Amino acid sequence: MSDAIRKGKIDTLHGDINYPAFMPDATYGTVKNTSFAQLKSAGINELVTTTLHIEQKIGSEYLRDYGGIHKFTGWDRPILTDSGGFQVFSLIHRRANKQNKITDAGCSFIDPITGKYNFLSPESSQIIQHNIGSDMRVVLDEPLIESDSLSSIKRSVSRTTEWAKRSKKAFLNELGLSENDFDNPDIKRPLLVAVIQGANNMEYRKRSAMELMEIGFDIYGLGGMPLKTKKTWDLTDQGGFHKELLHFLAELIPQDKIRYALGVGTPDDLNFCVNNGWDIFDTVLPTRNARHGYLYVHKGEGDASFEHYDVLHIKSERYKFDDRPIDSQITYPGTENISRAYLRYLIKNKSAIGHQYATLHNLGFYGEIMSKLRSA
RNA sequence: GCAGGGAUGGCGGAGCGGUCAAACGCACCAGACUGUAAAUCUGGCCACGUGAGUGUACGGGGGUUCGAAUCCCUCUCCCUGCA
Repeated sequence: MSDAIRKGKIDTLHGDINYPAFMPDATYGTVKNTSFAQLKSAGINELVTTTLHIEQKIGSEYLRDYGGIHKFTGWDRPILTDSGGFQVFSLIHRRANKQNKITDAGCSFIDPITGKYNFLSPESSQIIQHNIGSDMRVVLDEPLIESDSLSSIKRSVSRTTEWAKRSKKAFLNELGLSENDFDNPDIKRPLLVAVIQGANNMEYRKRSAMELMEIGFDIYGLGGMPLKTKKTWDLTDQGGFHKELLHFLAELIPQDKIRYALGVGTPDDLNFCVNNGWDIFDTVLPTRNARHGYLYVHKGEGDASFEHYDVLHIKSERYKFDDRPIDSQITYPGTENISRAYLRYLIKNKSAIGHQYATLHNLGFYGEIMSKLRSA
């Protein structure tokens, strides 16, 4: 049992990450509606961005020629790039299109905006991430949904392992390094993340983890995310399987390796995961939900209650005449003197500044959670 | 004054004899969202009822018809041509 919260530093090319840490998703190279200065004020020190979105909107070769994403954006702290695997997966499950498919070679898909055919392989994903110039890079993997069959799980796990091998090779190749260089602590390089698959199947999760550890990576991620189910990570009311799985997997990963729960999670999820040995996280919840008027507040402050927090549906009529601050127990930087009634009006009218206040609030809340966990 | 056109639910706007409590938008109400292709999506939105359903409704009044928001007459108001 590893009940103690793990704490430490991840040494990256752009400074340390003090974990446990939450990294917001800056999908298009920006955390929507916020400035970097505001992010830092909210206690955010590292970002996640995605290869496919960056490739489409900015262009990885352009970024390479420009001097990398840090120079381009001015963000001088750690950046993690996701492989694009989840985006393709999401695209395939959300938008039926005969040309959207995954084979051993890689992922084929139609860009929903340009309508153009695209192909993403483990190698091309690494090349794009290298051109972007990120500090942490993720191998291309094949996520599944909860309802996928055992044969799909088998295929996903073996394909993810094969792709991880190819990814590592491409990763080293781009850096001009050899296999042996990977484990040489004197060589400073970006960190490489492998993603464990296996859906809800313990046996295959373990197999996936073991196969990936055999190859050797810096960070091991929890992948998969059953998209189609509710309350995904806390399934105590449906058998309690995921908590068990998260605990089980954290135990499997070596102590000196970083554990990254991709796409996790709610404040309760973060508390649970950190207390069970997971180190770093990213999710769109605080930013997307902010735009939708779903605010995270301290217990007793909202209209819906969860284990460690409340939720305040700011668009609700119940806040029309509420002149109190968003959360009476704390005000996060950038949201001073904003009443619930005013924020309600702003969000209902899709105001950009309203989105900003709400985003700063939610990120402040997430920042506070992680800060407390780090000092617990 | 003459000749046309029009008045539909909070607003805009379909419908032009039955399948209309009335398309679609907006506004409004509620909810969802977990490696963001989501500033999105889902449901509700005349009244009463949990519900099946019942009752009122398409400017006012009166007709025709088994049956009208839809056809006819008339009144009120609005817009467009001509004087």
